[in-house]
Amino acid sequence: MLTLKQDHSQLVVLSVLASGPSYGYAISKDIAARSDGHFKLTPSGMYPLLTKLEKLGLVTTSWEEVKAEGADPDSSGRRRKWYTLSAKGHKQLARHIEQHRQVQSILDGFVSQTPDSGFASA
Amino acid sequence: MLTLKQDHSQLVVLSVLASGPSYGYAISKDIAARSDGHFKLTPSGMYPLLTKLEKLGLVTTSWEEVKAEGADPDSSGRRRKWYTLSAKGHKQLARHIEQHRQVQSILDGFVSQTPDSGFASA
DNA sequence: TTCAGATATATCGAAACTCGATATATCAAA
DNA sequence: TTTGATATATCGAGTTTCGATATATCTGAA
Repeated sequence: MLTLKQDHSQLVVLSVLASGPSYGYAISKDIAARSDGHFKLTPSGMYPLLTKLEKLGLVTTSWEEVKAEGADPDSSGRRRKWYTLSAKGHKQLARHIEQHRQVQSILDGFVSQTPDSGFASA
Repeated sequence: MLTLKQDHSQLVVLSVLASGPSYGYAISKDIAARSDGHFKLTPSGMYPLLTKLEKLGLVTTSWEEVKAEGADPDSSGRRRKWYTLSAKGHKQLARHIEQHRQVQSILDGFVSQTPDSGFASA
């Protein structure tokens, strides 16, 4: 199980939201599912990050009242906060992916020059 | 120009040291050269990291007195601190590389599922 | 000779990040 | 009724970040 750094978390969350609006809990489940359980984004990592994305204008938000079947329409019910990728968020995601590829490519260069990296001796 | 996160910095520095002992300034130049100037590790990132690697036992160190030609043999001269990858460091590097590959592979999975990531629409 | 730029190591400190623990509350099913 | 899943969110001690700063030597050109 790998815990995500915020940089990676941001890429992953934006990436999930690129498929459509979602909310915190669903996003965290989605990440676990899409990574075969290898990545985990816990509440304490998730919510500050979502708040930050909102502040940066990368996502827009709205609340949904989730009522139980046959529940009192006036009761408070469970609240669900939806996050939608903004145009700015889409651009940022594209930049993020591009940068990710760049870092990966350069890092691979280092690793491939590394003795015992698996390229030379495996 | 991309500034390295400590996680990446550690991988890169260990990777450089896998080719042989080196010292802070040379390592930073090496990183810039090997990455075509794309990566930068500044003194404030480099030295705390090297200290940490030493504390963790991943590198061993020794001082060299660099005397100028014809300098007073008793003068202090410039000091150069050499870092050598330890056996533990080699193992850590291998683990680091393996983990890096794992993260990249899973991250790539996310990115490839991302609309407008370049896979679907480029 | 003098001065700028490269070599070389290192800390400071404000801000940001990390992440397990904690808090609160609803819903669904046994 | 009570356990586990759903759902959002903060706290806080510790760690990381990174531009700025400090110190000192060496080299080469004007």
